Amino acid sequence: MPRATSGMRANAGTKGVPRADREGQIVRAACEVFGTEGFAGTSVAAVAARAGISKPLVYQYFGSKEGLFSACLHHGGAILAEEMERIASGDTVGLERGLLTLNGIFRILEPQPWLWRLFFDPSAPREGEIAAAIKEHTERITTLAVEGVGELLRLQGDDDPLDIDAMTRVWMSIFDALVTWWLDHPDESPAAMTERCLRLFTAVLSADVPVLQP
Amino acid sequence: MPRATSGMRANAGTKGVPRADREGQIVRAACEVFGTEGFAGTSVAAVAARAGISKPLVYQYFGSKEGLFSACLHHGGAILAEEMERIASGDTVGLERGLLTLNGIFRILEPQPWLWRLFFDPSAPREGEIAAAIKEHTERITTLAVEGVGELLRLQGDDDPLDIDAMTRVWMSIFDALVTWWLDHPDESPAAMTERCLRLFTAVLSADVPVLQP
DNA sequence: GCAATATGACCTTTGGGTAAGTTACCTCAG
DNA sequence: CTGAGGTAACTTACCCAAAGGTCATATTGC
Repeated sequence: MPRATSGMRANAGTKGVPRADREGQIVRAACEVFGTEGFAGTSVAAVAARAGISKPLVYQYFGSKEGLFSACLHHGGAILAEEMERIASGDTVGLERGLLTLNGIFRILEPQPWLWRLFFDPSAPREGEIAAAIKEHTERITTLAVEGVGELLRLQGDDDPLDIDAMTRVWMSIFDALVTWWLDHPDESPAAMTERCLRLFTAVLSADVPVLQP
Repeated sequence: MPRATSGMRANAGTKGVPRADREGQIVRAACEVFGTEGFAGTSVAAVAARAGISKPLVYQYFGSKEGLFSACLHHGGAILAEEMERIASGDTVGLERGLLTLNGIFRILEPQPWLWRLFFDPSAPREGEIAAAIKEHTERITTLAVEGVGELLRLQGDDDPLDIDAMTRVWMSIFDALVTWWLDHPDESPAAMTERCLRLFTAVLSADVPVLQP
């Protein structure tokens, strides 16, 4: 349902903000509220208030709460995927590529950290349009991460697809943890943050491999 | 508010299930629903149905939806913290202790994986009794994690408190990712899960340390 | 006049919470 | 032993505020 200005002369006969612009405002506001309060915890009225407009306009443009959430998923998913694809198109590999991606995602997520949470919301509907959108975008993002992580694991002689899948999830959640930590320590400069990450990586990497005996 | 049978002769004059037992049943059902649907996504009626009783009984025993959720947090928090403390009291250190902890938690979580999610619910109230309960139990767990992580980093010659703090967050988030992944792959046994983790740790640890040049 | 933007007022459902009553078992006076 | 009264366990039926969703209407540029 959510459509940008289409067929006709763009922006013909209008009093207020053109639909495409307004849709953008609403979606950005909605991403913030959905991402911080969760799908079930968010009311459409709250989103409207946040966007500075009235509830019916949201329904006029997005049809339903689910339609609005779906638009948010497409908005956030595109932003994240494009950045990751940009970095993936470079020629770095292994953990170095990991650090580069981390850096890029940091920059993208810094002003809007809640985007990430849209895709991991337990209170989101698990069937229908929303489930499909979540699946579509997590798969798109995950595909890129899987590519990098798979490369790394294969380099170490592990090519179990489930291992790669799990490791990808771990890798992605590390992003979340580091960004969240950063937001809680705003006096930290990006450079210092990157250094810190490298230090932590180094420390963990130089630890001894444990032996198993449960 | 939730109290076991107290003062009087235990279980005097009763028709149905004794209160303490019933409370246990309700809390277990509630943990499952809250943990899978999120706080905002859960209705008390749904919990009552799951527990096989009526809604007012829930209110009679727990006072409110928040009271019920709070009881769940204490129930789950105690279970998790006790297991982690048990392992912390052993004498393993570094990554080995990390793996042991993972193994223990996986075993605990196998029949009730949703317990973990209670403490990372974005739709849960962020003030009042619930916020306090979440804080109390996550801090109890975090303290243990900080202990283990700090030990690991100091072994590698890093004793920056901020590094330890950040690394703890990363570690717990790794933990979270692995548990979440597991929730999506329920046919995996705890033992298999632990093996997988060991395999992943090993692979990553034997990778080369990256060089910085952004 | 027509089309696009925008809203106040309204309808309907959901869900947290409650009032009041019912059932079964216990105790104890007669 | 028995039945009246007490109490814990439990439910049906309800209230009401909040939230999803809709409608009629206002405003303005072409």
